[in-house]
Amino acid sequence: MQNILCLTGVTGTGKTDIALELSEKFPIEIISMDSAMVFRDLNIGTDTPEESILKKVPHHLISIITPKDYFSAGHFILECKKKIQEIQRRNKIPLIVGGTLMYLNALILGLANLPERNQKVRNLIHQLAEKYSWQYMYEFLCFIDPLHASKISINDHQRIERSLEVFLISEKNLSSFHHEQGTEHRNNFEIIAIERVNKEEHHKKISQRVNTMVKKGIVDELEYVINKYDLSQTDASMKLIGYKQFFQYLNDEISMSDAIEKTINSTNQFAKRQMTWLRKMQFINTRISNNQLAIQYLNEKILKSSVIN
RNA sequence: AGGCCAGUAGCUCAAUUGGUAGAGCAGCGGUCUCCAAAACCGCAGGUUGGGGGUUCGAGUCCCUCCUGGCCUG
Repeated sequence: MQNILCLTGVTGTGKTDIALELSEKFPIEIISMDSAMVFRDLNIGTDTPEESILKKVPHHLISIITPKDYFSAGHFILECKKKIQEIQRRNKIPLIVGGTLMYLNALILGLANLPERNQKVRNLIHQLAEKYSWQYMYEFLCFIDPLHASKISINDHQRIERSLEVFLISEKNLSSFHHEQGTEHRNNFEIIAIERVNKEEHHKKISQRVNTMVKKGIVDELEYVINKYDLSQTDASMKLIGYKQFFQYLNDEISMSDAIEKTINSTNQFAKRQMTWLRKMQFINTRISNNQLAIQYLNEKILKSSVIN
């Protein structure tokens, strides 16, 4: 298996454009590494490439589930590996593109062999939490897995829930799973990260993008999917940046200008969290802040690998 | 022009009978092993509009000026 190219980076830095430009020269197929683009019918707010582009260049893992469904890092690495093999079998070049860095982390460093999410168990945990309080659930976690409990906050209901879920399904605690780490793939990937150069400029770009989304009709799109799939604010897809805020707008909870402002803020905060990931990821091979240089770099990498072939 | 009300962190607002200021949001940093565009944690930020006075001590009381709003003419 030759090194798989992966293009990642902060939201709104032009990763997609770089990939498209490369696709004009090479037989590339793009594997999207994006936790939002997986949802069907959520296109404007997720910045999913337009239909014409998707037809021109093969894209994978885009619009593969409904906004009522769930996706996860586990699903991603499974599907991603499958797609890599398929694409290589066709003698095409797979290129992973996207900014969901937890997926990248899982792909490269591996996941422990944890039991999958189980809605019934989660519902049960929620019922118990409502009956006895989350503090009680946390105390229970301290009892079954003191090591993991010490690492998370008592307010972190999401992780308390997950830890208890794992325990209830497998009768083993998370810490013991973490002990048997998954397989690493550092040496099978060549990872290029696009970093933002100037924060102010990037913020400007983001606010422009949000305003464009409104003009393109994100609100209409949202109304459409809410009706089509009977969505509520608790569905994972409706917690996505933009959709969450405009859902509140449709519910008369906030004004239009507030929704726009909050969406911009959330996107900036998201970019910051991505930067935190990128700073920490030591397996990134190259960090580039100029898109032209990134294209050049990828060009060379692809040429080299095809010579070896 | 006169009267009334307000002016406290970037924004919205708190501060018991006068005891030298707190919170939410934004900002910044971080955590992350199957919701991650999620969830959570930490940090920083104010000569309380300016000036003067009373007082041991003023965001709080008095005077004055500035700014904004409302009312009357």
